Amino acid sequence: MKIAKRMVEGERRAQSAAVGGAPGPAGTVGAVVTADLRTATALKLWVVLTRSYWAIGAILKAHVERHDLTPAEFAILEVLYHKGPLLLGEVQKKVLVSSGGITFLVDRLTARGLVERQACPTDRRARYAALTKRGRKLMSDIFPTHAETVREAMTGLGRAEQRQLTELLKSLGSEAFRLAAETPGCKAAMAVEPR
Amino acid sequence: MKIAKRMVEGERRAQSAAVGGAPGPAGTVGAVVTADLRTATALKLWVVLTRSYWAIGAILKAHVERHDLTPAEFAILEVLYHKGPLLLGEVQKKVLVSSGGITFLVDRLTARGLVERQACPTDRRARYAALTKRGRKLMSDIFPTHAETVREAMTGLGRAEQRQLTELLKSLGSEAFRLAAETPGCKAAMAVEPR
DNA sequence: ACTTAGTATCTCAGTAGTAAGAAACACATC
DNA sequence: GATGTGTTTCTTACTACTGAGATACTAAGT
Repeated sequence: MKIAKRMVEGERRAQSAAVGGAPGPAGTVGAVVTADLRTATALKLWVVLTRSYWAIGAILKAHVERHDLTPAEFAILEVLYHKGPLLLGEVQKKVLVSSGGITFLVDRLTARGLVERQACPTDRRARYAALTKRGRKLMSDIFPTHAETVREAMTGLGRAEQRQLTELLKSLGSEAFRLAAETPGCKAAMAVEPR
Repeated sequence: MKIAKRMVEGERRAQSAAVGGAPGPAGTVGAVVTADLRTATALKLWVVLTRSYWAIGAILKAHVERHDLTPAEFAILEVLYHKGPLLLGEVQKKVLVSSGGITFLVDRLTARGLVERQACPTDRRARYAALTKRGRKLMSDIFPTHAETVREAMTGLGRAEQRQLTELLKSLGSEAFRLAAETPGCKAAMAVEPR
């Protein structure tokens, strides 16, 4: 997955995981091995998590692309829209792309007149990224329908169930973040905003 | 801008979406607009879903890369390992990459001697992808520790909670898949294995 | 002041993956 | 058999993004 691709970030990417599976023609397969129940449960969870994420992501991607934005570009605009000007490094952590990535993405958004860089008064290395007037206008045009799209994409569950799901994912995620942080080769630098 | 009673009872802060957000320099931000509660709930869910997926994906990515595989390559090996030889098109749907993608990935795996193509006896256009002996060996070496890694990545929740989460995600995902299928510009062709 | 370490952004070569369409073929109908 | 339509794989051109290092700066110790 990727990723995953580019999921793991981009990671992101898919996994079909799963146990079971019919034996192939060549007597192969077998292995399955299958680990204990805990592991089987976790594998299955990973599969449904991946599929849900992918399906919803595909819906949202289609929506932002209708406005000629990649998901990463939209994510940057969104975070700036809601948080106001932010250091590039902060944007990077929120959007989960590489350091070269934000430079590239902000360049492109700047070229389109949606974002601008501002010097940081206290640290001359640092630069802020901020929405331009046009960028703000664009977001106020498209964010509401984006939010609406998210709502629609989630209609598989009622509100109470969604909140329950949110709580479970929060537990799952915060522990996973801890583990990721101490996993070698896992790009650290992921500012989970606490809490 | 009726954030008036923002955050009503349960709805706590967090998250980039919706609520809150310090006002930017130019009286900006504001917009917020904020949609109704349902939308706020859905947005929040999307954020935690994304973060969990990303964190777990990052852990697994680090693991497969230790064996010089990209997540997509691993996903292909995995599906072949568990299902036996499969048509390229079937692999494509399971792994969620583009048609050019499997060709490219299978080529690379073939070059490394892990996978081979086999002719389909009944349809000369179609080709099967199958693990070679080396590929099978590799998977039987690394799959168990991969499964173990998945289990560890999920330790934020107990087994019962994981099953509950799985059920919720299944509902969420299957509806989202339906929606994605009928969303224009959403790459269709996604064989959710039913059930 | 000088050194050393740490941090923030940027550069650039490389790569994984996509998209669109061509080529090869199956199958149904004439 | 010939023809048209749909399916499956492969090719090619391209793009978003990564990763490693370069650059420029701050901060802390000496």
